[in-house]
Amino acid sequence: MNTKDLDYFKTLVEKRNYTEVAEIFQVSQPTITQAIKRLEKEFQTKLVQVDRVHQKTEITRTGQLLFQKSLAIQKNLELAHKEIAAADSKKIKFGLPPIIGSLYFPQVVGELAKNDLLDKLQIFESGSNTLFQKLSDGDVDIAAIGSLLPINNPHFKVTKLGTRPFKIVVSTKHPLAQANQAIDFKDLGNEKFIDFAGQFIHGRILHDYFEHTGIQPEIVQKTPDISWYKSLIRANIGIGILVTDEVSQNDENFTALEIKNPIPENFNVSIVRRASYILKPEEKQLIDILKDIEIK
Amino acid sequence: MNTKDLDYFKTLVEKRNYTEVAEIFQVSQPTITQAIKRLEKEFQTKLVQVDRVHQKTEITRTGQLLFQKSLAIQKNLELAHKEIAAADSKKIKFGLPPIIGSLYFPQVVGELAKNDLLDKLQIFESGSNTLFQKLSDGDVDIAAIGSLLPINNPHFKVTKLGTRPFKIVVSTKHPLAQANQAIDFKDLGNEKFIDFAGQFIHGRILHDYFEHTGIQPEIVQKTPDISWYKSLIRANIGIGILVTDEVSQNDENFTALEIKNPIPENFNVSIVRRASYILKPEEKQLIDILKDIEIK
DNA sequence: ATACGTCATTAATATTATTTATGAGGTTGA
DNA sequence: TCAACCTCATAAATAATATTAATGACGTAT
Repeated sequence: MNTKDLDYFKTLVEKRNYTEVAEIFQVSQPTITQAIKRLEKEFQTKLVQVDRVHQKTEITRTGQLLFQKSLAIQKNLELAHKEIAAADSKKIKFGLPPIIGSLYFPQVVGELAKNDLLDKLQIFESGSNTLFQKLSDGDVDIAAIGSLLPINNPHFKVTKLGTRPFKIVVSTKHPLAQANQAIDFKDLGNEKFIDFAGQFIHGRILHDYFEHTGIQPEIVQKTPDISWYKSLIRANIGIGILVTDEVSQNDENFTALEIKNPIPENFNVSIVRRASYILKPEEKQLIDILKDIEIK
Repeated sequence: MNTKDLDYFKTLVEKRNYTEVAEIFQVSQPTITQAIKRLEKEFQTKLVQVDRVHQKTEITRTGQLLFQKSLAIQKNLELAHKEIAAADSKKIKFGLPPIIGSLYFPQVVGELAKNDLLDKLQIFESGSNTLFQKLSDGDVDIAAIGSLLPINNPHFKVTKLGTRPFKIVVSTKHPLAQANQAIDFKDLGNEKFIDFAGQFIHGRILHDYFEHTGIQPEIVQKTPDISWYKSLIRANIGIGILVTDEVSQNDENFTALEIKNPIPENFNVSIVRRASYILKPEEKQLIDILKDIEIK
């Protein structure tokens, strides 16, 4: 079967006009008619139903089924072309969410530079959802992903880097900092909280905690930026949650408190790639280095 | 591009021998040589490297990339054939895990029979993992799935039916049945538990509870069958967890107790189908009926 | 009625895939 | 070392397939 026939068919489904499709592909109109006939013979079914009376071209259910498959096949061919075209390049198309970039990357920059990988990295900064899209489309080949749940999708290969618990963070001036012991989240109903704006995983987690403990504390501020968030906590405007590493050890204005009875949602950091992708040597090296960061 | 070339290539990658591939497809050997050359020209890359000295045929990295895509394309074509071949049949290939079958189906059988759907159902009983595989392969077209987490995979369309909490179940003879009030899981450290054998979601949940409360109670029995499980509880051999509906209202030997501070993992029941599948009218009707069951 | 738009049909032609025949490169074993 | 053998490549001939040109059928619009 010729994929060109699928191309014709796909465009016919979209345009519903044989003549127009022929013009688009710069071929004669009977070419399209014959291509559809070939497909109908191959699949032993009627794909297209021309209704002259109502002047419309209908796609049968089997036609719609084949259309869906044509899309997938085209996407695969496109991916093959993209991947093969980029095969000689030493560049690594790497997706990196800003949070992970600022959290974990400082730790590895040295090692990456030592292995001559730093200038090969072509970094695409986006949120996790966008990165999954970019992975699917072949716009990035490897991505670091922060997720609440372990990623479980046979179309992706996942290398787990580590899991970090969320902690309550308070200013050192805050009463809770004095006690400095594990905290039951449900005892925080009367505290003032700083919330996260935008697509932050942190925000989801914070609200999951609210929901599962049934408390409804006051939200005094909302910010889309982690460093703002920290500043607000330091200034004791309110309290919040962060992943351990986001609180640097020697920051005297901060106290991070463990949560008693934590919900089973942690911040999972993983390296994700398409299951159908074959790594370049440089990419293997990169993943090996990332795997070796001990996430403390 | 002709998909036959991809077939030849795929088999060549597997067999690493042009002559053998030619024999398999009952064509002459140069046919295979030319097919590979066509692909190499199309993708502007060397796909296969014949090493006469070491007597082996190597597949380049770009060859491996194309191989992966060939697999996916073949799978799509196969799916198209399967779906289209089954298009005229009124049968609904429906996947149903035994637990869900026994839990929710009694409620809808009447409605299904009324709409003449019951005899159209071709039921495949398997666990969720197997069902996902069968969905991918086109062996079933629609499946009911019980999962702890909402299903989030762009290759599937999901219709959520409902979410059920897990409860502690004890025999009426058990002391906890007397109190008959919500229970904190971490207070159950000294109880005897019945565990689940096999792939039951229930088993995972039970152990998640153990882990998140930090208790390590005694496991007195392990069973792969829900009705055995119930019998053991009724006989007061130990206590366990079940989804609400699994405990029939009028069963006097049972008490179901709510869990205080539940973990955010519920038993989610969903109807799942391939994203690329187009429903038959009967299938649409089935889903509409299932959606309307109010899961109490 | 006539002109026009859209698709189907058919035979002729162009393109593409396959085969036949042969050669090149290498191994194996007497 | 040389003949026999295996495997793949090359080239020209042939077979198979896709495309076109020419035309007709069916319906709408004016």
